[in-house]
Amino acid sequence: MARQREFDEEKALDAAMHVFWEKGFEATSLSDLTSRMGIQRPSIYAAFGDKKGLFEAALRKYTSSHAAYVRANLQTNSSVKEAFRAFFEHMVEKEYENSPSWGCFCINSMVELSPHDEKFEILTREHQMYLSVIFQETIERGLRSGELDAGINAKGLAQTLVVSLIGLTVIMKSRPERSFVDNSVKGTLSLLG
Amino acid sequence: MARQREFDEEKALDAAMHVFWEKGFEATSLSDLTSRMGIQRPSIYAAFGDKKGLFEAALRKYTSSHAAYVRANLQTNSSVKEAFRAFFEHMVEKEYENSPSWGCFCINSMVELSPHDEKFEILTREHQMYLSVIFQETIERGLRSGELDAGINAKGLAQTLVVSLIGLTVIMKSRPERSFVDNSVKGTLSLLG
DNA sequence: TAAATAACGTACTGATCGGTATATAATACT
DNA sequence: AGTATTATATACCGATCAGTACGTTATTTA
Repeated sequence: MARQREFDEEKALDAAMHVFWEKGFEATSLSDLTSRMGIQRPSIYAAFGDKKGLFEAALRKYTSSHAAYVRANLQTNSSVKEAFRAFFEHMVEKEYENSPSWGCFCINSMVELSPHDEKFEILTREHQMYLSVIFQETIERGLRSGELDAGINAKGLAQTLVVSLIGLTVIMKSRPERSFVDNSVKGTLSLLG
Repeated sequence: MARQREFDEEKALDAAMHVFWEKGFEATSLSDLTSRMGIQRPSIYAAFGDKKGLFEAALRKYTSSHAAYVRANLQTNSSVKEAFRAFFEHMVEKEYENSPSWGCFCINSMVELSPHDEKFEILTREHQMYLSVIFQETIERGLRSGELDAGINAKGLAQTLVVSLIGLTVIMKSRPERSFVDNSVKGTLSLLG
């Protein structure tokens, strides 16, 4: 019918995701977005609606790819304890090699927007719930194989691990001594027995 | 020499603290501040400097009173396990009776500002370090009394508990089912033996 | 090839941002 | 009482905000 899009919508959304991830919703301006996305203002509105719509699309892109990453990562190791250990330590390693640490886009959004916007309260909560299900299934795998003690409450432990994961991600934004985080990971993992 | 202040500086700072606590730094406007503090714009600049200076003063007020609260709260109970249990459960109870949950001003600031401003990276980190020292001293009290197993690493456990506290505070902003938080508190407290 | 359609870049909108100049009112010291 | 000094309130500053009107360019269909 008419002229076709010149920009790659996925690439533009990916760029927007990183801007919002780094700066948060309020601190990100439309000018930040246009320069990083490489497109003009009206193109954003045509493709994604308003600023909050673009933010939501970016956050959804983040949560779905993050959940897929976590699930895949925990499945690479046959030992459940080893899988969690590798997962947490890799996460810590990654954050410390970046300076500064941008943390987790979903957690950042939960802190900034959840108390003010029910849509993001739900969106961010559901991602954490999904992560806890992934953790729970991993723990249940360890229970079936006999690696984990049969007395373990899979659901409760999974929820405890998710809370620790959030705490770790958040505190690393203030760049504490590495030993602080390492000790905390060690303590958390000791819950697996 | 001259005219005296008409407003109570401490009350005004307290009001500013609550606005920043609820909305964060970026989302809070000078108009929000003047209306809640009950004073005019030039009075803010005369008493606290610019917006960031006021924010810093508010955050310092928060962290010092929060640290004092935590320290006092953990000392009220002779049993260390019971003290931590009461502390975490009271914290959860408080957050759930408020709607929405504004979380912890220091954690909110760590998430929003730490990666962008070294002053707040340091300020928020040091508060978490201070909390972990309070926790550690409490655990050491339990070790001395024999209530806690001598094999416990006080420092490491304190750091783990601080991370869980942060995670709990953050996730409650998304209002998960109460059982999620309760299970997580239970799992965390099990580290005390 | 002509008409229809949609994306593009430019330039603009009113509103609000953080911050301040200025004038007035009130207090303290001489 | 008179003067210096400081807090107050009003009204303003240029800059930037999110969002859009509009004229141009490109592409598809007829």
